[in-house]
Amino acid sequence: MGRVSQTETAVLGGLSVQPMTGYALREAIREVLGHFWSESFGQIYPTLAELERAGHVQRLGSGRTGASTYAITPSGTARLKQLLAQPVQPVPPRNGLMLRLFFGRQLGPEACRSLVQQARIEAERALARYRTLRQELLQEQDNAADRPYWLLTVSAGEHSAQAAIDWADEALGALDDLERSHQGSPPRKERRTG
Amino acid sequence: MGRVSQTETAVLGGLSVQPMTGYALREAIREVLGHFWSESFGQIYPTLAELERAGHVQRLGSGRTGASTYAITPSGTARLKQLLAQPVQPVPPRNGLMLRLFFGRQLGPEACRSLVQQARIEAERALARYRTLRQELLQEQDNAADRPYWLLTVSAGEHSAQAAIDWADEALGALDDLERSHQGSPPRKERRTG
DNA sequence: GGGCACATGTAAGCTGTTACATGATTAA
DNA sequence: TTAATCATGTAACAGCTTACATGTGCCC
Repeated sequence: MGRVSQTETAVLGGLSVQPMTGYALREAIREVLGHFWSESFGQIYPTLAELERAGHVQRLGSGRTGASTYAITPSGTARLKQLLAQPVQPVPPRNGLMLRLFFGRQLGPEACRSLVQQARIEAERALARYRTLRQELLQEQDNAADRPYWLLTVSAGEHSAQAAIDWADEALGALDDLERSHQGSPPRKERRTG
Repeated sequence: MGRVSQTETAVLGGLSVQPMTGYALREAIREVLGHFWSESFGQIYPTLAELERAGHVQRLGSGRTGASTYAITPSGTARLKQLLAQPVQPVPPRNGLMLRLFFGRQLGPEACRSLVQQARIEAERALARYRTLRQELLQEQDNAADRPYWLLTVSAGEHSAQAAIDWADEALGALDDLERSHQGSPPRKERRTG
């Protein structure tokens, strides 16, 4: 089974928007889907070759040198629809920040604080990126058919980033309380045994 | 380099809370960290063996049969602190739902709608789970030192789940508009070219 | 003529899942 | 005695990243 998993979907999907080289495909995924998806060259090129063999994509005239632009074929579009209709396979979660905070007792409140602070900064950055992206999408003229779907994902990013910011602020407050109770007089009950 | 990545952190972290068998370790991770972290037996058992060889954990008297309970040693605690202090290594994102929605044009508004609906149901379920977890944590008596950190992660889950619900409602509205503009008279500006 | 962006492709290797093999204890 | 749960461990292999090898075209 040459099933190259979801990479096939991402590649066909990208080419369903417009013909591209493998390189451009990766750039496009990074720029527009970067917070939701990622592909490396090591996945993209073999997948393109496989798709070409299967007749799902087709090599257009080379741009300048060896650079070949791929376009999706009708059978590729059919395949894409098939792939998209398949159930979402959940990825086992691996959230390093939460793992560290969960065992934060070993790390102490100060270190946790800086972890949360860092997360907040990243969420702000992500939110700004989504806002820019939204503006860009609204200004482009030739994406009317795709646009509503793209905006759906941008909106998901905005909600998620905003939630991360709100959580971070709350968490920083909680950690402040903890720190204060560590050094000064504890605000309430605090017992250590063992 | 026998670096077994973050599994080592998760295992040592779990044992830092209380001694457990490998099986119980996995159950605990599933129940409490399930939305943020996951470990399979195929990772846990080899990691436990490695940690024992290194003296970071120690096998306590077997429970009934071959079941051996592991406890963290002082050197294990030191190792854990070291691991936790290391920078969070970001996992390349792979969000199957967003991938599908981004190429939603191929899928059509109805199919997207049911994807979002499903996501909403899962977010509701997650939110309910976090609420329960919070209550359970607050009712337990012997976790005073860990509790504030655990609540941080629960709170992150709540924020994130609530954001997913809010987004889903918004997205369902947008998809309704799309569907309406597909069949009946478009509610507002909507142009199709090509 | 040097550096950068564009471009392709392969190989090594890690991380982690799944499936399988095995068996004890407990409750119905 | 049968099924479910608790429990351990291994082997196969999927999926993906990283690094490397290689080369072109453009701009300063």
